[in-house]
Amino acid sequence: MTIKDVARHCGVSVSTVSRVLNNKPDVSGAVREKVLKAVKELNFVPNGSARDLVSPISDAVGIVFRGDSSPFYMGIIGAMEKVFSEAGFTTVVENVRHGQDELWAGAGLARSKRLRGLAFLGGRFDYTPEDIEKLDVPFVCCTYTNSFGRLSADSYSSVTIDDIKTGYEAAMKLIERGHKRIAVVMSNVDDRSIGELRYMGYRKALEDSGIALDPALLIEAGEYSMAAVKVAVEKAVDDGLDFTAVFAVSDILAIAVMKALSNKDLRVPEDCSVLGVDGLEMASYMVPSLSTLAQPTEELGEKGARVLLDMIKNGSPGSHTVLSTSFVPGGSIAEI
Amino acid sequence: MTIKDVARHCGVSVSTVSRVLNNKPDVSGAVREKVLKAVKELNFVPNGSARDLVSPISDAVGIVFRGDSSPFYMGIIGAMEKVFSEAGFTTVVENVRHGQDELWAGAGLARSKRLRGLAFLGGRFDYTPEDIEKLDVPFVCCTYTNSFGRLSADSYSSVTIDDIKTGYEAAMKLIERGHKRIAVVMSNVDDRSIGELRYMGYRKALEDSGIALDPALLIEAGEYSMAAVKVAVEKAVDDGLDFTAVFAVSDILAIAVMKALSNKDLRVPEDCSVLGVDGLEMASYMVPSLSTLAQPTEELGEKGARVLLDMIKNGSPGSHTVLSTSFVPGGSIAEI
DNA sequence: TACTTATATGAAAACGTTTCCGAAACTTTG
DNA sequence: CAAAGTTTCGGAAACGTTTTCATATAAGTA
Repeated sequence: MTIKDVARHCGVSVSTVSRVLNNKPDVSGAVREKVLKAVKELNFVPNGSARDLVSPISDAVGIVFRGDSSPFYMGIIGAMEKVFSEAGFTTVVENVRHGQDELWAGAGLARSKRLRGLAFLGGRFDYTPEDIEKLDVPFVCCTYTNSFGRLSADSYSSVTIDDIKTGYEAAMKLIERGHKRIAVVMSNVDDRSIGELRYMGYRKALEDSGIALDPALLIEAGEYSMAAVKVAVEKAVDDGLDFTAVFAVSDILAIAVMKALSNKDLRVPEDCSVLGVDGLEMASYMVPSLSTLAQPTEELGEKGARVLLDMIKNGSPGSHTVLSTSFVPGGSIAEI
Repeated sequence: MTIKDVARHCGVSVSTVSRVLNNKPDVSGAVREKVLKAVKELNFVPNGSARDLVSPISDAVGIVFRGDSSPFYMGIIGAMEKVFSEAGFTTVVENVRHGQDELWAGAGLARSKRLRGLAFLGGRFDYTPEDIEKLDVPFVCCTYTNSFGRLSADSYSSVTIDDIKTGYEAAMKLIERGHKRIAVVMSNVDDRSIGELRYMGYRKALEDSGIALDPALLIEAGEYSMAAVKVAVEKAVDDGLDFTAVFAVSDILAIAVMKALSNKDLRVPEDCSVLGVDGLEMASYMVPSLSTLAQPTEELGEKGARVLLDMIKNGSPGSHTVLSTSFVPGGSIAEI
């Protein structure tokens, strides 16, 4: 079952078998065919570990993401894998569970599998450029807005959307339609999350529009789940919270919001408008269809992968790209 | 940065370093601490390839699934990973693209990574027990109804639901509520798919209830996607197809059906009932909530993983388990 | 004290590949 | 026909670990 068995079976050396296995030159046609036949017969598959061990560099890049595998992450991962595989790289995807240290996990992965590069997906990222430098491997961060405010570091790359701007635009879309009391739904605001940044944008939009901020309109579910959001929104309605629109920081949460409103006999959009962020396929299948600020998922993944490849292959310095969301109007928002 | 560097750095042999790295006995407390400190300092991570190469057996099992990463698959994979990791195994997940040979991919994976076992997830599986035997590795097939009708093979295991029975029960739920003209929605019926089996069950239910089968009520979208289903259902309505209920072979498709009906100004459930299969979390957030035959996702994954572990650790012969779906009533179906 | 037993450590083999280097066996050239 | 070049192949080192075995030291026993 090893390369030696193949070699013995057809009376050649292991070097020769290795050569034909890797399509190297310097082997005659006759021998090549003989070996190939033996490989088929013996049902031989090379041991990947041994292969990786000896070849100085691997052709693998890693993608690590935190939390559950949301459709949004999957979209990005799919786009990245496509680019990587076209460039002849294999991809290893690692899901780091909540509570684990994702950079540490990534470091372990990179070291133990000798990765050529690492991409990180996730909402929150608390490391400094120095931390990333310690990884000593090309690094790109996607779907993340730098929370330590040093986007200029060229030791790593980032491809992101501007979450503050997204929050601003979301609020503006609703304000433009006459809404003044706009609830904001998220898991938590106090954990340096994306939600916090989008809330910042929301507040700026209110300020620019001369609308007073009402902190009571911030609905925190406590955790990032549809169930928690549904409960929180239902409670808000029960408590008599007065609002004409809801801005949910993601489509998944927006869908839960719509359900909660429906449960409370509030019609969307007649009684309350709902706006999400992400642009999931599922959003357009809601009744009414969910209005959303679509993230450029494909573009995030593709650009992220290309930037990483550029660092790997050409040793380019890190670059920082900010992409834009696009408004996808649906039936879930109305003028007031 | 290798184990040798660590050894040299603290003046001990590689064997000693290896021992502390693997929590082996026979090393004094002082040396252990010294090595541990050096490992931290040098930021050393063992080379996984070398490790895998030398240790006779790995502790990894593989999960291969076909198609996109649906929430349903993710649920099963999550449940499996939990069981495997509790048993001290690591999991490698492989997604085989449409058109690839999944058994071949699995074989390659198993061989090259020296997997201890293999789990397959997916709707259709065209291999014979003999094919599986050739893999020469413990094998379990989940979410799959054996299409070659030889469930008794003990060279591999399966944990599945009875798709024919599921189709039967789905139809019965609707028939019980007075429906006689029930449309069936799926991608294709003619590819030995799960859909075909559920359609068989549907026909049996009609027969048992003395309702004539109308082949026109079978709506094939051509491909498994929400977009295709929406188009197909809208076309069916436009063509004047007469039905009072729809049985969609999955929740995702059912959601697309609901959207299509809404686009055609048909109310759910007043004008048309809709029933899905899977029991996705998302289903309960639809408005109205989608009635569904929930698959025992957790159970499928857990049972599948346990059966595989049993084969790996105890050399048990294959076993074949058939689990049941449970009806989750929602607002999408009504009496007629 | 002298002998056995426990404990801690190092040297070296092994895992299955790839690749460098050199040696045949041919082929071309002058 | 000899020298030089080509092609094809095998030997052996190397990759970074784990593990077995032997050995040196420490501890226990009579």
